[in-house]
Amino acid sequence: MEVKEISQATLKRLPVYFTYLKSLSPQGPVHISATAIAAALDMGEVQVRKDLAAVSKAGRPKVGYVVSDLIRELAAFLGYNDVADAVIVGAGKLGRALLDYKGFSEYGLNIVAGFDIKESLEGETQGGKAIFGLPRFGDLCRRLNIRIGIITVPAESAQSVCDLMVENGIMAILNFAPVHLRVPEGILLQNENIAASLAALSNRLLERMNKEESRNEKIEPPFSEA
Amino acid sequence: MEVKEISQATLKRLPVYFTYLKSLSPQGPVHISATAIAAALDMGEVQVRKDLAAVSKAGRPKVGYVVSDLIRELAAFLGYNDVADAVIVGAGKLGRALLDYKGFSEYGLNIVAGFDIKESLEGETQGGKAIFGLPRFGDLCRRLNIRIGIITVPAESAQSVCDLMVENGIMAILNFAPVHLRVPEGILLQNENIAASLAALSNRLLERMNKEESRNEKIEPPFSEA
DNA sequence: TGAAATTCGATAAAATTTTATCGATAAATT
DNA sequence: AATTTATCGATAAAATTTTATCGAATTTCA
Repeated sequence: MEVKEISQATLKRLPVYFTYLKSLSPQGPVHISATAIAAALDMGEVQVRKDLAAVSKAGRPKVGYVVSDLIRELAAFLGYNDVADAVIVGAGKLGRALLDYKGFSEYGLNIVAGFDIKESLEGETQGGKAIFGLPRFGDLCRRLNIRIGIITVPAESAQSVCDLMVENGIMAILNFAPVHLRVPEGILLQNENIAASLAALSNRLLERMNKEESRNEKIEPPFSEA
Repeated sequence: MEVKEISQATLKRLPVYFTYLKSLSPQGPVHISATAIAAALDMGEVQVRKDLAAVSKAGRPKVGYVVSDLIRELAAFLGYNDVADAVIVGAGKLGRALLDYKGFSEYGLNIVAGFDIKESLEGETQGGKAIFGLPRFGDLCRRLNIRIGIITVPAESAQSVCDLMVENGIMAILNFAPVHLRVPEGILLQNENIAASLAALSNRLLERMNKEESRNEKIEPPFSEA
């Protein structure tokens, strides 16, 4: 076995490098160093180098990496080349926004269709993606061999939608509902709680503001005991 | 200083406990143990206990924690009690979905208004949230003392929107555009790349399928050399 | 051609995070 | 009342992740 374990943390950063490298002008320099990437992305250069070592062998001292090669290697490694199909259950505002989002193709993803329990939503989105009633879910997934499901229903119905997905061969689930879903062993689950992310940000902000306040107090006590 | 350092990792898990505890029926048991929470959330019980220790001192052996107390303590710690205002720039589908999303209030967040460069979008969302033209951004943020900004514009304009936010007193930014934004020191930035998240999931799935495939090959080689 | 400047890749050290262990405590049971 | 059981909180060990260090490679410049 010469398969090196690639860390979860690295895996999360690779798409960042990919996006950054893609944003560089094709007219720009052919090479780029880990040092330069690190500077642009506000990271440590050693970390960048280590991360890139996981996907590329082509770094040359003093020169760096060939940008286009790196992009290619990252895309290959991350599976952005072979297209994977996915479906969305929950055609509310978020669901429809994702259905019509164009950016997925950059990452080798193709949202096939949406489903919703509300019959009034059946039809298609502004962008032309089909929305079906939930009864057709199983049939369509099985026929097209869909393996990836996105849940954008309210918390109350998320677990039953999740179960439905699992029953119909979905192997990986991206869940936007703010609940912890129970899945059988072997099913991949990733949670994406937007409200919680935002709250965490707000939280960090508050903390920082408190810290600075108390620091100011220390420097200039209103009525010190001296 | 008796301020214990609270780890970044713990901070990310606290909202999960909060959401789970809130989902429990008020008619249910008064107490809950770290063991039970861990089982429900598929985590290690020691980790749960350690995380909870950061916000609560009230765990009793053999009994556990008082559910309602825990919820209260978590909410207080995470700042869900005092409401923070936020604005969104980019009133496309995602932006409008977030504007109308009801779930933020659970987390002490209030989305005040949306902004967009496209005049045709001015007016209000289905849910009744106002959408203004970008020129009014600075004025409104300063008058209402907004500190949190959400970016849902395309990658190309994200940096300039980010700059605009910083100029007008925004201290924390949640960025949905797939670009790395440069912010001055002291500004909090959190990136949320939905496409990349999904791709990561798809990636893990592929990897697992490959692994299983190769395992099967090992167990039953098509034409072994034996 | 030789010296200086960059940068890589690898290894080692430091920091962080997760997991295990164990005595103490409180309730339930005998 | 004593014993058993479940659970906490703390401490220690293990694992993971980040950061630092350093020799070797490669280009640039004198």
